[in-house]
Amino acid sequence: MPEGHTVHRTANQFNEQFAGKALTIDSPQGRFSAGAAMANGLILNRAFAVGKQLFLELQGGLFIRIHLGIYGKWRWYQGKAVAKALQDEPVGQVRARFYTDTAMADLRGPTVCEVIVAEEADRVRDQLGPDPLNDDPSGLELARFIARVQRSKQPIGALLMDQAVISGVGNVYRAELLFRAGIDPYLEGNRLTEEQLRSIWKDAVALMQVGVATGFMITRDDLFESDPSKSERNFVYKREGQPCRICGHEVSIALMQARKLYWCGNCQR
DNA sequence: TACTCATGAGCAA
DNA sequence: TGCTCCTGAGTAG
Repeated sequence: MPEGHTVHRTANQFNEQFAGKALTIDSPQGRFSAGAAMANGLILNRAFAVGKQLFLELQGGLFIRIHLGIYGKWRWYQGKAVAKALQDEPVGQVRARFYTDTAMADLRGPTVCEVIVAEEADRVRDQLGPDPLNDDPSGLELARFIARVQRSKQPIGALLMDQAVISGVGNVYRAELLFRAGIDPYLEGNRLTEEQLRSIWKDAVALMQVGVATGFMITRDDLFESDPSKSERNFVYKREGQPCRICGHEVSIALMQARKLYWCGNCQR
């Protein structure tokens, strides 16, 4: 489920399993062979996420940038399973494989997996909007988000999907954040108040932290502590034609920038 | 078994 | 706006 919370979980996992260790890196599928050859054997200084992008910072100023896109997935192996997996045929098209004696991560189907230098990593980060999952003690990131939305005439439903406005939010959180805020997804950015935007940001932080903790995009407060089935987790996402969980009004669906948008026309005016 | 759809995003027209 | 990249889960028949 590659929205931002998944990527932060992966960064945490890389830090736990691999930080400070030399990584063996290869590309069973072959499409990352050149990158793997450059990075193989280097020590992982740290892993971090910005929005939906994962950065592996290696010794010597090299970075591996990974973006899962819509299909990308990780598969992890621990302990004895590592040696066994190395003997077996890789499962699926494994673009990149990262491992030590004790842990292994297989990457399949990413949109991006490349080795870059520090300047390129900085350039990519500069293009990304603030990430609700990264610390913001000064409030500067929140201010960036508010300013960026309020100077736009684009609908808020489109702005929340724009990674230069807010990074890490995808189609599920977009729909759910707007529902929880009671905001019409077609309302233009410059018509939202600072208070509304603060509230959306604060809610994004909370919901995405739940996502990091649980691995699931649970957006119904009463279910945060439980383990709801996929169809129960959200208010409006993928619930078109069904009654709104709050008011009973039929949940609507429309395409916004080629992505399916779900909302309740009664609760979100 | 075959087909559709998906949590994303870059690019050409 | 539509096409493309690419993988796999879910569903129809």
